[in-house]
Amino acid sequence: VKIIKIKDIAERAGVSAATVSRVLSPEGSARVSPETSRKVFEASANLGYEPNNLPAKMRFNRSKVIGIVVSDIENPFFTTLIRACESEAHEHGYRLIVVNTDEDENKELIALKSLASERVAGVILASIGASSSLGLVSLSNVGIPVVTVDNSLPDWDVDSVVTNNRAASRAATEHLLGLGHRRIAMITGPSRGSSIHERTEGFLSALREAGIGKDEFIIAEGDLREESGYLLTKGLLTRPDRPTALFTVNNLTTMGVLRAVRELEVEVPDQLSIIAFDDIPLALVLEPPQSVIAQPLREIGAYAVRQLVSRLADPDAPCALTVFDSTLTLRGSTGAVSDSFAATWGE
Amino acid sequence: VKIIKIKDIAERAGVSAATVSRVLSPEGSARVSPETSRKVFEASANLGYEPNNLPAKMRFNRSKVIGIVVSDIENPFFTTLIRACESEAHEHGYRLIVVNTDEDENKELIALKSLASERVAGVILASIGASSSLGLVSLSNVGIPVVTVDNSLPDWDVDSVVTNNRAASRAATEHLLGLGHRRIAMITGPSRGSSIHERTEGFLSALREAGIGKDEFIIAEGDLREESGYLLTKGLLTRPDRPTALFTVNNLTTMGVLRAVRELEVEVPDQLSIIAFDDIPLALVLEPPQSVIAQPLREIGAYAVRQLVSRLADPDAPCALTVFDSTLTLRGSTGAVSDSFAATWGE
DNA sequence: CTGAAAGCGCTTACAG
DNA sequence: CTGAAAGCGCTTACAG
Repeated sequence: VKIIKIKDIAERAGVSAATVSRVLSPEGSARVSPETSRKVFEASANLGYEPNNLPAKMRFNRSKVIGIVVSDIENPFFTTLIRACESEAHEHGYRLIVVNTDEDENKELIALKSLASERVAGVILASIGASSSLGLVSLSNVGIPVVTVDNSLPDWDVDSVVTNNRAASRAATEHLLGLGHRRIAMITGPSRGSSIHERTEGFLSALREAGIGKDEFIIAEGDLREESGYLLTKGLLTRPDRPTALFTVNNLTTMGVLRAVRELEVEVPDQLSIIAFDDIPLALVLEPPQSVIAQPLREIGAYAVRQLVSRLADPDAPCALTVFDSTLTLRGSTGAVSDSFAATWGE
Repeated sequence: VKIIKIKDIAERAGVSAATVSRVLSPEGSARVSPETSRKVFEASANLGYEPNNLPAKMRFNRSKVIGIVVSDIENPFFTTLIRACESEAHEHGYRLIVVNTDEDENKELIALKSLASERVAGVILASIGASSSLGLVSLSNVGIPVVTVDNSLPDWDVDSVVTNNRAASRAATEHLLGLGHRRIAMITGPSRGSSIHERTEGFLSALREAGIGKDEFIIAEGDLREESGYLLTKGLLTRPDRPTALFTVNNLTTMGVLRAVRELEVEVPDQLSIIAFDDIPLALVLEPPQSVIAQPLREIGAYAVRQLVSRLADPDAPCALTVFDSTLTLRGSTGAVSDSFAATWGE
């Protein structure tokens, strides 16, 4: 294939390359005679010209592309976020490209370094891994601003958009306590970022205030994935001092929990109350519908993009930490603790 | 921020830019003395150099980036596909960038033109919209190969990876017929691409062979989204001649169907059998577990990437259409037609 | 309104 | 083993 260049159009139209460039520039045929414009457009269409971004990008070191880095493209949490970001980016004239790190440190570093070497306009970072800091250095070396979502990064000079994890976890835990539960288990995960850590803290502080002792509640740490929720639940529900209520730290964990609960034929909420952080697909179709703490993902994504756009406009503004509120959405998977359950269950 | 260039490193290390480039090139410090290499690496690290891809990309018109275009990033079908592609691309040394068109014609055109103007190595197209053809012209103008997945594009010079939609639909329909159902409804969608069309055809041909008349079955055409599945199901299940079995054409439609069925408190499979094209999240947790036709998405994605890589290696090979088989996975949402149901239901 | 020329930051034959 | 120079394909001051 012969790829058509501006020079080819210039020859065909009998004008200079500069003129072709002017005609084809997005600002429209500024300062070019209508007749010349016409000839250029015609030649361009006839030859099948396709503009090449690269040279301009190189000269001006600025492209209208925002990169978003997620750790698991299959996770509905991230896809909802991506969609919100994409839509807002489109409004502002930016394209969004998504990079999946698959929870792989190495891929995350490659992703961030590539975005740096590609000189994108900005990055939304929704994945905090062990190699994030190295990648952040790369981005900062070339002056690309970063907005983190989901987790804040206090030691770094970046903007962050998060939710009030601690308060939401407290509220969910207090809801369980209010129903009479005392033996409550939380399935949590590694606190690599701030958000998981805060959720666990919210849980613990609610229990502490209610005077629940360390030997009464259970903290089970998984890896935030479906399988880990499944396995930990199997373990929790088959131990003699099984909990009467479960608090799950994220959506994939919840999905695994539900699979285990179904397999063990545990009745929800009669034998077990479940409250989950993050909404899940088909929550309303489940029996019973799953109660959740729902984060306002669309707003978070849209806000993160706006934050990035402002940052681009004013690189020297102080860093912002924006906190949204989550909503406790009760749908039926939690209920009063049942005395008979403790006696009958497990036989 | 002062962005460090090769020239800066050269000055600091007391060598030429060419030498710096040689040291920093991925091939390793070929033909450079160890001492010089050391000095260059040191200067590079001290100054915080971040390589710039753009010039090389421009000169050689070839980047190690594959773009994948999907119409709905929130759809688990696409995210599973993306993950498979990403993983295979990584194996071959390519990065994958995802572009979401949000089922918007305009965004699809922008997406394809941008990938063209960015000169990516190849494109995997999982979204067939009204403006696909214009975008395909752009890609072809600059010699970027395209592999379509999910739909074939017989009129275009592209490779395609699809599944045997017709046969799978036939098998699902025959399964329902075998259970005694005759009044079967299919909720289908617009046949913009080949796959939806073929699924509908498979359904129809099975019915035809079974001697089911045109006045017995029902075809309801939605738009493949959750809400349309929901609304159409509400309509179908409240009409006097309601079907005893439902065949849904894709995953989002199924999710809407299930929501409607739950709301109407219809018993599955006693009052209604449901078989779905595409697997859905939490299928095993539903009551009853949802029976589906599962496409081998991981294999399809991996194969599509391999196809693209071969195409890049041999641009003149004839176009290939690769067909994978889907699997009918029965889990409990279909059952024998119940005579009592017809009498009692609806009162 | 139009053209000639410089420049974006690399890489790589071409010399030495 | 190393350097000077050309070139990738545009855009945009600078002249005219």
